[in-house]
Amino acid sequence: MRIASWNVNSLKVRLPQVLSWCETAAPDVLALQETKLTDENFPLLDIEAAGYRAAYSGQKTYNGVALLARAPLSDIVTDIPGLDDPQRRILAATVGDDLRVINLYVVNGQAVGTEKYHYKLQWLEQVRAFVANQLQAFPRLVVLGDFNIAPEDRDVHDPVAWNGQILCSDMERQAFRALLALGLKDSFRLFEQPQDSFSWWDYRAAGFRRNRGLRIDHILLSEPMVRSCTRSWIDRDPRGWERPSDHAPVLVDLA
DNA sequence: ATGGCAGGCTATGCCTGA
Repeated sequence: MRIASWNVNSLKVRLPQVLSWCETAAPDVLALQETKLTDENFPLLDIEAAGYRAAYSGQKTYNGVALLARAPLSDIVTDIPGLDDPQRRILAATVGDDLRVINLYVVNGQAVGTEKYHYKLQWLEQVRAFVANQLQAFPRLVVLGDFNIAPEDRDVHDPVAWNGQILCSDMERQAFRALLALGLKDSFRLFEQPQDSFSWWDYRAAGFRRNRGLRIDHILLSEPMVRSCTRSWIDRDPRGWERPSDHAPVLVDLA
């Protein structure tokens, strides 16, 4: 079983890339972020033609999440209980019998100390409570997506320049660790990885060519999933394609 | 040193992203 996450920065623009990538990478589950599509504009027929079922929660212009899967999707949740939020950033679903998947597009936060930054931290706290609740009901849990947090300095191309900045601040990293403390592991760090492994590179200043990036897209696994995880990696290839998303897909294989 | 690109919009410059 292969599970992947990819911030596509507009599914309308990136649909051909998503379909092409699915053919070669063959994920069984693919979580998408920043679809930037209302639900009536979701390309369901194209995705079904590629052999996937889909659940989606989108809005115009911003945000938007979707879950593609070979197996049936059930018990779909698109709002954090108790959080009245028009921004479409979360989609939880059960894939097949008992695999619970929570797809997140975490708030960016813009800059430390801003209103958006505080919204990010509050949102993450609500997510933490929701994940804690979901873990009780679903031992086989995957929490994945664009976290907009580089958990450690080794996830940052220039830790000095980024020190304390948005995506790298102590409070954000603390919020990330609070998720892990529920009993989840960052799948990427279960294995030895190449130095300077990143999942996002700025469009500007030849960020990708110079590998000036951050690792901000993650796949967190509950303990039973950790035991069956055989591989975790970042597929840099699509970032080098024509008209790419600024994020690369991240993946895990489960035995 | 600075800013640089990309997507979307009842657009034609501005907001957001990270």
